[in-house]
Amino acid sequence: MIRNGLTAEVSKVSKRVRQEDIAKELGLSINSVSLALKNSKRINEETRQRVQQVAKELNYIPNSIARSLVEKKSKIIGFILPKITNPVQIETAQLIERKLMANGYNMMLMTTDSDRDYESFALDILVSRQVDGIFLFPTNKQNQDKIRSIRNAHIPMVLLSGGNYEPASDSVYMNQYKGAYKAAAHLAQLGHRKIAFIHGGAANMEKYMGYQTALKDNGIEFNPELVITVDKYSYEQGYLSAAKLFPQGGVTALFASSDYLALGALRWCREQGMRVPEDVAIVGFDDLEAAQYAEIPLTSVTYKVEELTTLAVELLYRLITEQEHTTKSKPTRIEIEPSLQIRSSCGYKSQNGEVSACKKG
Amino acid sequence: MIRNGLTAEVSKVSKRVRQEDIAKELGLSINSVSLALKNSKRINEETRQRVQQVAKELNYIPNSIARSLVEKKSKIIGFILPKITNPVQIETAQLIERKLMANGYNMMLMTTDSDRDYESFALDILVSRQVDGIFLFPTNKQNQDKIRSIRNAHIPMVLLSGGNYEPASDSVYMNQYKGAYKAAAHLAQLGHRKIAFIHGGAANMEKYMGYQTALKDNGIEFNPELVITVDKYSYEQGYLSAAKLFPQGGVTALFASSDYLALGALRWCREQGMRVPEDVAIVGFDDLEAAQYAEIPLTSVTYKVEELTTLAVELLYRLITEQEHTTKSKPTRIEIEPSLQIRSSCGYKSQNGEVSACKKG
DNA sequence: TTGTACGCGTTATCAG
DNA sequence: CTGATAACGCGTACAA
Repeated sequence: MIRNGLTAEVSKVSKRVRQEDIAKELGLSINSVSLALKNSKRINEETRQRVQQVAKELNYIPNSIARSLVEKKSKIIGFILPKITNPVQIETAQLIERKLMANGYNMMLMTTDSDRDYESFALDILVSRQVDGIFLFPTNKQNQDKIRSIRNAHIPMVLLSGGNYEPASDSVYMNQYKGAYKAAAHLAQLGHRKIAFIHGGAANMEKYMGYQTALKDNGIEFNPELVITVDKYSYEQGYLSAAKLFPQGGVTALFASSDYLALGALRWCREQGMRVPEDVAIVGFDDLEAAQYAEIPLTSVTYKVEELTTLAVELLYRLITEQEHTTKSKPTRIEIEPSLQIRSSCGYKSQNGEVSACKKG
Repeated sequence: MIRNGLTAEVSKVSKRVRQEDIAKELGLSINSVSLALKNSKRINEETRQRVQQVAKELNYIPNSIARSLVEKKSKIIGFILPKITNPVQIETAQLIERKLMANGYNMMLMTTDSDRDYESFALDILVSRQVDGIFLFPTNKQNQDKIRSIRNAHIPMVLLSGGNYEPASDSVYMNQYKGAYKAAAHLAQLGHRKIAFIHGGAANMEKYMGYQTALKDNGIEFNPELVITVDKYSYEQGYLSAAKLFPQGGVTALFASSDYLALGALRWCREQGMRVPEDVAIVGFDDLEAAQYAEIPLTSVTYKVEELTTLAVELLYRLITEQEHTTKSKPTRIEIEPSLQIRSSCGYKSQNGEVSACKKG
C-alpha cells in the first residue's frame, strides 16, 4: 500500500520500525531492503534510493541486537577498572573509547571497587553479553584462573597492568616497578637516607618492589616503619599518612604511589611550617595536572597515556582479527617505560655534585 | 550420549556452549534446559539439578544478546557525557553505574567531546543498541529536537542538566544558576566590587546568569571585561586567565566555574606574590577534594552527588516501568540546590559586619 | 513434568 | 536483480 506519505498505522503506533515495515511500505521483500540499506551493488540503484528514502521518512533505526545475534559479534568492548576515581585510568578509558568509537565499537564500562569477586562477576557479564573484546585493569588479587579461562575461550582481552611476573593474558602496561625505582633512586641520589613510602596496598606491589630495590641499590636499609598503606588514593589519606610519618622524626623524603597522596602529604607538611624541598622532598606518581600546579610543583613519575592506549587498542584489534590461532602462543607483553618529571618538590643536584634546596640525610 | 564426563567434542572445540549443548548432553529438550536454568517449578527437582550441574561443568554462559532479542529489553543503560575529565560528572557516572549494576543493568559509556553532532550520533547508537534507558549530560548546544524525538519514541531518558528553561525531557539536576548566584553574591557581600568570572562558554550559561544577577542584586554594574571564556576546565586555563585578568588592575575577587580553573588562577596569584584572600578572593565550583587541600583552601559551590544520582536512577526506573502512559505528560524536573562551602580563600565577614582578610573594593 | 513449534529482527545462501 | 528460506540462541504458549 503505497501512498504519497506513509502508512498511517506505522506513523501512529510508536513500535520501533523494522526492515519489514519499510518492505511492506514499498511492496518489497525484507531482504531486498536489507541489501539496499547496506548499499549492496546487487540491488537496483533506483530501488536502493527508494528504500533509503522511506527508511529515513519512517525513521528506521537498525536493531543491532538482532544483527549481533546473526553476525556473532556485538561490536562492544568491555572495559573493567577498579574505581573511577583514578584519573589516569579514567583518562585511559576515555582515550580508548574514542579510538573504539572511530571503528564502530562501543564501550561497556564496569567497575569492581577493587573487589576480586566483583571483577570475576564483571568478566562473566561481559562474556554473557558477547563482547568482542575486553580491557581490564586488574584488581589487587588477580583472578588468574578466570583470566586464563577467558583467554582459553578465545575472547580477546588486554590487561592494562603487568610487571615483573608473567601475566596470564596479553598486556600493555606501564612498568610501575621502574617508575618507582626511578623515583626512590632519585631521592636517594639526592642524599636522602630516610625515604618514606605511601602506597595503596596489594595493587601497588610493583611500586613497592621498585622502591625497595632502589633503596638497596643505594645502600639504604629498608625500614618497614617508613611505609604506610592506605586504602584510597586521596588527598586525605596522604594528609593523614604524613601526620603519622613525620612526627616520629628523621624522615627527609617521601615517595607516594599517587599524586593525590603526595599532594595531601604536601599540604600537611606546609601546614606544619615545613619547607619543601628544604626540609622534606616529595615525589608523586602519575603526573596529574594538579602536580604541576601545586603549591610546590611536584616531581612525579610520568608516562605517555596516549601511547599506551594506542598500543593497547592495536593489540586488541590484532587479537580480534587473529582470534583462532593466537590461542596457544604465549601472551604478548608490551611495556611502556615511565620517566621522572622533575619539578621543585625534591630539590636538585647541580653539575658539580652539590645538592641544593635539599637537606642531606 | 551420556558419559561420566563430558562429550569430547564439546570440551575440545571452544565454540560457546549453548542450551542446546547441555540438552544434548542429557538427552533433554532445549526448553527443559531453559526452564531448569531459571529454576522453574514446572521442572522436576532432580532434572533441574542435573541440568544446572552439567551447565556448570560445561561452563555454560547464557547469551544475553539472544535473550535481549526475544525479551525486547537489553538491560543496558546508555550514559552520555561530554568529557571524562570532569571529575564530578565522572563521579556521577560511577555512582550510577553501581546502582544500575545492583539491578542487573550495565552501562554503555559514550563521550561527545562537547560536540553537538557527536552527541546526536551517540544517541542514535544507543537507540540502535536498544538500550532500556539513557542518562545524558547534554553538551552546550542542545540537541532539542533529537532529545524530543527520543522522548517521543518512548525511550526513557533522564537529562542531568537543566536550569531556568523548560527541559525537553525529564531531568534531574543541580541548579547551577543558584550556585553561581550564591558564589557571586557572597563575594559581593564581602565588599568586593570588581568580581571577575571565568567560565567554560555555552555550557556555563546558567552560571553566567547567576553571576550577573548576583551582581545586579548587589548594585554592581556588570563589566564584560571581567569575564573570560575558556574552552577547557583545566589548571592551565585558570592560570592563563588570571594572567590576563589581574594585570589590568582593580580586580579583587574571582569566581571560576570550576575548581580547576580557580586553582590554576590561585597558583598564578601566588606566584605573583599576591595574598589570598587579602589581595584577592577566590571561589570555585564543584568542591573537589583538591579544593579542600589547596594551598589556600578554596571556597567552592557544592552539592550532594550521591543524592542526585539516587534521584536520577529512581526517575529512570520509573520511566522504564511506566513507559507507555508517561509520554504525553510534561517532563519531570527534579532540582538539587547547591550550597556554598566556605573556606579561607575568600575571607569572611564577622558577626559585627567587619570583613577580615579581605580587601574591600 | 517435558517436548514441539514459533517468534524476536537481521543477515546469508541459494534459487528464480 | 530480487524473493523465499534458513539460520542465530533463547523464551514462551501450547500440546502431549
